Amino acid sequence: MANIEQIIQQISDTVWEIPVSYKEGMRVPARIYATEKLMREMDDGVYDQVTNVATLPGITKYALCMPDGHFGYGFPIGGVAAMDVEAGGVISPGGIGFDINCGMRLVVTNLTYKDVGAYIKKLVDRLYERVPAGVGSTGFVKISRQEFRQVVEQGSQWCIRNGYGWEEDLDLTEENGCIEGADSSKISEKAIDRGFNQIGTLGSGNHYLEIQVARKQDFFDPELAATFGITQPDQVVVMFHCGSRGFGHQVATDYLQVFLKVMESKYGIKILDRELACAPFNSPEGQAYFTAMKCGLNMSFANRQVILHRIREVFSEIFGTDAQDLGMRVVYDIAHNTAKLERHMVDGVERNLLVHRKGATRAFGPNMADVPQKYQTVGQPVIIGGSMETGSYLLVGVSSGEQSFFSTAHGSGRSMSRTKARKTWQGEKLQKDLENRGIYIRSTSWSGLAEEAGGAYKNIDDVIEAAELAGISKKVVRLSPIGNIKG
DNA sequence: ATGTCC
Repeated sequence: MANIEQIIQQISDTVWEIPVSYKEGMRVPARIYATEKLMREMDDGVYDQVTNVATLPGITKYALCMPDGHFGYGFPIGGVAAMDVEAGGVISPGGIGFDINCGMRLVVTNLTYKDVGAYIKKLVDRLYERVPAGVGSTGFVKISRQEFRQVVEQGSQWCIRNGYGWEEDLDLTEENGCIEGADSSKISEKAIDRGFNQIGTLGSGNHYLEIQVARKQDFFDPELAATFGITQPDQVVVMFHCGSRGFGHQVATDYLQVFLKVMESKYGIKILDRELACAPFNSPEGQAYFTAMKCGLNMSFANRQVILHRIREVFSEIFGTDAQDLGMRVVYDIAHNTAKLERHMVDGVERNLLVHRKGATRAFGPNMADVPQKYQTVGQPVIIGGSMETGSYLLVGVSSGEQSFFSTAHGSGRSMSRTKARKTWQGEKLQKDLENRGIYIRSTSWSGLAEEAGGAYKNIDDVIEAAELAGISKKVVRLSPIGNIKG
């Protein structure tokens, strides 16, 4: 294995390639999307992991890493890998993440900072009371384990039927909030046990709920922003980031064990890192995991749907009018930890690919199937959550995204370990500093807050710049935090 | 990410 700096090739301002000669077993080159600055800061683990991914059976074109990439479990966070399922392609939990359907939802209001500023503490405090956060938190939706099996099969559609949201929310959720083919018979009792009381909860780590403002100077494409519902300067929006909680975690754990048992003995697959455990997509084990994983997707859509219901209730209480009057419409809800069967052109031929996106956001361009009717001609909204101190972005998918299987970044991407961040910042002081800078934060854990300090992340503007220059997504509007609830 | 080690 040669020295990485000597072998890495710069393809363009934002694309870097590690050829198959780098490591024995690589089936395709690895490509990293980043500016020169981001490359200098890139976690060395990314090169090792993305080239390991390049050895997996069925991988097509490239093993990819997005500009916010960093070291993860098996795959880098920011990893994208498309497996040809008709050519022995595998499915790998490490390419999806433990938190199945970790994702983002963005909601607009017709309020501006002028309306909200004076109420920000009250709003954040009330949201903190009503949206359970932190490790092991449980929700207010009291259902049986049997009913929970319906939730994981029906996703957000279960929520709407039970009064947690509006019919139109479904049109603005990926897969209409319910992915087809989820079957809870593939789910362990243990996963059900961990999940049945966690609907409507935020979780911990980098999961959060944020009140944000679209500042006048941060509209990059005002017309597109308006199409997505952000029509005026200083408009207030709510963005939140969470996943499938203990449920998804247990699904991933269960199937990693299954895959480790059969991978080599039954399928003859040898991998460089046991965290890349996988099975052929077209195998009983691969199909069982795919089906179970879909239950995780649905749990997460339902989770975010119930959280939205609570957010609408709180705004409605504080501003004394119902959420319809406050214009609290969903812009979009999109996963960034998932694997989906999609058809993509590969060297002029349309192929059936299982696209793993792990800390990477699907970014479908204009006129593609699965983009909501409302946005068909402009492309899919892409929601990128930055750190609590800096800001977040609403982007849109573009036609040139074909190069990355229509995938882009998902966030800032950590640049410092949680351990080091805890030593560098003090949660309580950070909270006060941020309050002085106009960002009011509530958190369940001071140490957890320190781990999420803005300085522990890459610069979000750099990440977005790289994604835009590379032509894998386009800026619409930047969103700045004024209030935040952290797990 | 995660009942942050059954």
